[in-house]
Amino acid sequence: MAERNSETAEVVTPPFRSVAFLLSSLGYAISRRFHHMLEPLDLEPGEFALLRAVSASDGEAQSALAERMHISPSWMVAIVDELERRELLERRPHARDRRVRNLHLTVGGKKLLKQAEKRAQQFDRQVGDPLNATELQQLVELLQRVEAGLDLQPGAHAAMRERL
Amino acid sequence: MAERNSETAEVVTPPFRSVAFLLSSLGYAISRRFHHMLEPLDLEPGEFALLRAVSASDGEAQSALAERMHISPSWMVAIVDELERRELLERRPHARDRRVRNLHLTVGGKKLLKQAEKRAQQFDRQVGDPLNATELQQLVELLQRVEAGLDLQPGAHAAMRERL
DNA sequence: GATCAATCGTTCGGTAACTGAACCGTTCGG
DNA sequence: CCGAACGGTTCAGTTACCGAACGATTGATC
Repeated sequence: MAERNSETAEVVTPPFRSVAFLLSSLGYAISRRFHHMLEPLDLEPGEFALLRAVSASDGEAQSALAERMHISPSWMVAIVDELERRELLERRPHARDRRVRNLHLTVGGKKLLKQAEKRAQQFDRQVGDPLNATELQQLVELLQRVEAGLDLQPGAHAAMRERL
Repeated sequence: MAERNSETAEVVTPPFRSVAFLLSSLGYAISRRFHHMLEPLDLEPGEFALLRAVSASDGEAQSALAERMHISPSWMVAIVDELERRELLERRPHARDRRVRNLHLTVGGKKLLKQAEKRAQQFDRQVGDPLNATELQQLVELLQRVEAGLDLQPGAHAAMRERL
């Protein structure tokens, strides 16, 4: 039984039409597209997040930033290395503590960040495009309640907190 | 400037409160939790998906299944290897074509699948818990429209189609 | 002022979850 | 019967990280 099923039968695993599945799948797709959106600027999503974080509090120490972004110090080193190599930000020695490096955006970094933010906004509008303003607001509200139900406090991307 | 910001100032990168970000983050968290839900059964989400797929069309060839699930043949081998090792499914030789392996669930595989599906359902209810029935339906509808807007046809998880 | 624990940033080896190219045995079309 | 194509497998490589160990430096304590 079930031997000749190839040409017409349309045997498709009945997909989970569950909220969880939908959210997971859609979230994945969106992350992927977002990544793709940033590619022309040669920025990884994580690098974008870092530029934003540095921009938000210029001159912060590397370690403090790593903690705020919930990424490991060693990974932080790697990202900062790369961004510094491309002269988007720089490590400056702390005046009194020779162990710490303070991070500052360069002019180029600020420029690139602006471009990236513009693209991110466009992307966001594109995602919300199938819905009108009311629906969009409703969606956000519903999502926030689901988020709260999972004890995810809003803030950084879950990928950066949820190392469970 | 911006040197003393550590103790009170609550310097937090203004988070994207965009739909895209919300969906991406929430989707990630949900995937993670789902993964976590399956851990007691010692099943990866991909393995679960495979068991479901095999169950839906028993005796299908490995290659056909790989295509339907949008995973590479070599990765399919790895998953099947593992599941066969644990005697959850078996490869049987095709009657007329000695290249082909047909996949069948074992009794143990069917049992485990049932348990996993039960857990998945529980999980789904948990995710939707903050919303009432009407809201849940509304959420699903909105999500489906966003999904359609991104040209994602519903079906397998986006992780398995979106190798862009 | 000498010692010692802690801290900052870095290096390095490792891991999870895959992919792609190359391969073998088999089958099929001409 | 021969060559192309196919199913399944192997293997080396990639991506995106983490954790342990380390050196330099600091601050706390005697």
